[in-house]
Amino acid sequence: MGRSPCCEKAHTNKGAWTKEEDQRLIAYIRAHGEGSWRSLPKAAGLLRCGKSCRLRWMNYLRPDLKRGNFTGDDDELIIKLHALLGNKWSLIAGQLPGRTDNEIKNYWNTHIKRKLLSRGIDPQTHRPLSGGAGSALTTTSSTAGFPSPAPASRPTPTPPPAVVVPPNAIFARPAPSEDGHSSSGASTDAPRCPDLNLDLDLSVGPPPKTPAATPASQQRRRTTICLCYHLGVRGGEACSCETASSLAGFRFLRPLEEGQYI
DNA sequence: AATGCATCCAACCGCACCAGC
DNA sequence: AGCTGGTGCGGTTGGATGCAT
Repeated sequence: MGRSPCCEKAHTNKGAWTKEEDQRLIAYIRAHGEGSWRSLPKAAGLLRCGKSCRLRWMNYLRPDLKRGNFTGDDDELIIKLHALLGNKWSLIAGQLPGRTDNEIKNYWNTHIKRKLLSRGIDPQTHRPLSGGAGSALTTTSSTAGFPSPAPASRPTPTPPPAVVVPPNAIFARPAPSEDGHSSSGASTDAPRCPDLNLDLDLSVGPPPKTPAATPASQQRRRTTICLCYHLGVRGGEACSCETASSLAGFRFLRPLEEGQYI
């Protein structure tokens, strides 16, 4: 059907941002807040595409961003979350306050992939590489070959992750930095849980049989999970995830007994 | 010191989803 | 119900930088 381009490419700058552009963008967002990205460049006097402005802000200029210095714990958390979620970088980023999906994606591709390969683990499936039996990863998968949480709308050249995320689950975010900035991950207003000392040694079963589980497209925006229950904090004062139960469909993960299916 | 290669990461691109009309 | 605009996401690219020879 041919959509109109997001901006007039003939009159937009591309490539690296200058300090002046950054300052203009920061000043504008401070004054007017985020949003209206399409009209923002003009209003802010920037010769940039709105998408470009959004990306620059989200990935680089936001005041609540940490940069660099991934710790070993961060690595392990990312690995576990990736085993759980697949390439859902925005969801993974939602569990790492101050990190962006782009940063995590880059870090995954440049560091963690290699790390896993050196352990003899397939970075996409989180299973031992062919023939290798040893695995340092503790993620347990009770079944093999069940559908990926990745959207079906995109061809996924790689095998599915070993863990299925139920749709409609609420992914509670840990508290970001104290400044209260609303980081703009995919699970924007999800309730918060305390810093997660994640034990994602999840037992998993086949995907839920609920009808809502089928359209992968629906998962794209709404796949959110409360991990608090599994961590033993759900329902406690640290977790307010039940408030999310009023939202469309609330599921939370709980440990399954061996052989038990959702 | 110069060159080539490898790695990293910011930014771009295309697609999908959602809301409003 | 269908169309369109706005937004967000994931994959990919290309320039910058670091390292080895």
